[in-house]
Order: sequence, then C-alpha cells, then structure tokens
Amino acid sequence: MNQKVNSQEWAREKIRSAGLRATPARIATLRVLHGSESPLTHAEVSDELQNLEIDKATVFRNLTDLVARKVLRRSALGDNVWRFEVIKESAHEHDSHPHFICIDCGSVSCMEDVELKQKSTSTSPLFEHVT
Amino acid sequence: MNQKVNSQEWAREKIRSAGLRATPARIATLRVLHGSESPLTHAEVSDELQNLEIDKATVFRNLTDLVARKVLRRSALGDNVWRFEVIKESAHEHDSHPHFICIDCGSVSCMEDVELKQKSTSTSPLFEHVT
DNA sequence: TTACACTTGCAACTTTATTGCAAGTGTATG
DNA sequence: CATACACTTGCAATAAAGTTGCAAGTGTAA
Repeated sequence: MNQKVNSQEWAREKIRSAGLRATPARIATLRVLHGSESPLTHAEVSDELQNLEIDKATVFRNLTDLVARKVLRRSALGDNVWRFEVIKESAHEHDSHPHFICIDCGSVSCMEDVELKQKSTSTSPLFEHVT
Repeated sequence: MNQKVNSQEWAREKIRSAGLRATPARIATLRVLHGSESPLTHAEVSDELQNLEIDKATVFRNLTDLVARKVLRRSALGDNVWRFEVIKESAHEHDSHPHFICIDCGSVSCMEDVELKQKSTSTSPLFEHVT
C-alpha cells in the first residue's frame, strides 16, 4: 500500500515536472512502465490498463507525449512495433542501451553493458545519417 | 541492352538456384533490388514495378520467399517498415552490416565496415535472446 | 471556486502487412 | 515439344499498428 502510494506520487511528480497534467491515464501509464523490467509495446501497456477503461488513442497520445518530454524512450527492436520504457536518471550520462528480442517468444531484454564500436576511418557523409 | 540481359539472366539464375520458379514478378523484383544501392521498402519496390502491374500481395510474398531462401535480407531500421536488400556473396563471411536512416528525409545507407563489440563479460541468459 | 487550456473518448481513417481462394503459369517429365 | 500439376498470381477481404478530428470532460493556476 505504501509502495503503491509512492509509485503513484512518483509518477505524478514525474509527469508534472515534465510540464504535463497529471491525469489518471498518464499516471497509470507511467506506473505500468515504471514497474516493468523491459520495454513494453503500446498494446501491452493498454492490456495492463484494461480495467481502467482507457482508450487506446489516449494511451498512444500519452506515450507519445511522454516521449516528447523525455520521460520515456521509444525504441524499435526489429519487429516493427514500438516499445516504450522509462528513461532512467542514473549515474550513466546516457541511458541508451541495446535491446534483445527473442525470435521465438517475443520477450524483450535490456542489455546495459554493451558498446557500439566504430571501426571505419571513413569520413563519408554517411555519418550524417546516424539517427 | 547487354547489361539488361545480364541482369535478367543473373536474377533468373539466382531465383532458380534458390529453389523457386523464375516468374516475371520475381525476376523484376530481384532486379530492382539488385540495382539499388540501399535497402528498399516493399512500397518502394512496388513503385518501381508499377508499370508491370504486379499486385502488392505478390510483391510481399516474393520478397518474403526470397528472404526465406536467403537471397534477400529483411531489416528493420527503426521506422517500423521492413526494408529488403540482396545478400551479397562477397569475400566477407557474413554480409550483415548496420544501416543508417536519415531522420529528416528517410533515405537509407549501408555501413559495411563497422563491428558491434561486446564489452560485457556476463554469461547471463540474455545472450540467448540475440536475434 | 472558476475559467480555460489541456485531455479524453469515440469513431473514422491510414499504412503496413497477411491470408484465402480461384485462375493462371513455370517446368520436370515423358 | 506437349502436358500435367504443383507452384504463383491477382483480387479482395482482413488484421494490426498507429493517427486524427472533434465534442465533451477535467486538471490546475489564479
């Protein structure tokens, strides 16, 4: 119960300090993602929220809004479905990390301790295309 | 013209040796991708083929079939649209390489000379999830 | 307590991708 | 080179992910 209140308050504060109104739909959405170990799709978030009867368009818009305000990160993991996760405000300067998705069951894992190494010495304009 | 015949024959041979029938739709599809410097979406391939009046479902199925037979590779580049490219049978053992997509214009580039370095020494089951 | 900009629910719509089925066509075989 | 038949195709319907317009509802600054 205390845990629940903390989560609720944490979410409210997070949303408000991002410059958004702390509506029940937003708080619930953020709490779901905060309680998840891995990124969730819009559909998965909606499922968790089904008992609250929040419209899918609302969930989509809130996820998008929270991404725009840097509360969430939206990732494409190779199966052409967006996944969302809370951006950690950890000691690491950049929280960005690779994700792995099981080609059998679809489960997603985060891999924090990996680096992408650039071996090429090219100065080609390709680099301007990095997202 | 000679070039055209070569491309035609190359495509036919490629398809046949993959165990598929060399139909006009497949030959045309493979030639489009063979002539492209970067991976193309299904829509882009279809556009190139519009004067041949090949149904989009046929293009989808042929792209999928050619991927299954390892003639093409299907990649997800972060904008949730599949892209297809011919798998090169080059000296490099694995032809897999990163792609960059311009967040402004959507153009895609291939970056062949890059490696993904694994820094972690973890033996966690996460590795079983690598696609 | 209130006004009003911000949110939501609903429904319609777009895009990407998939599937069933009858008609059509490569190609191995004779 | 004629033919049968499994493989392909075209068409249309369908699914899933994501977007948008608008009227009604609500959080919050004052």
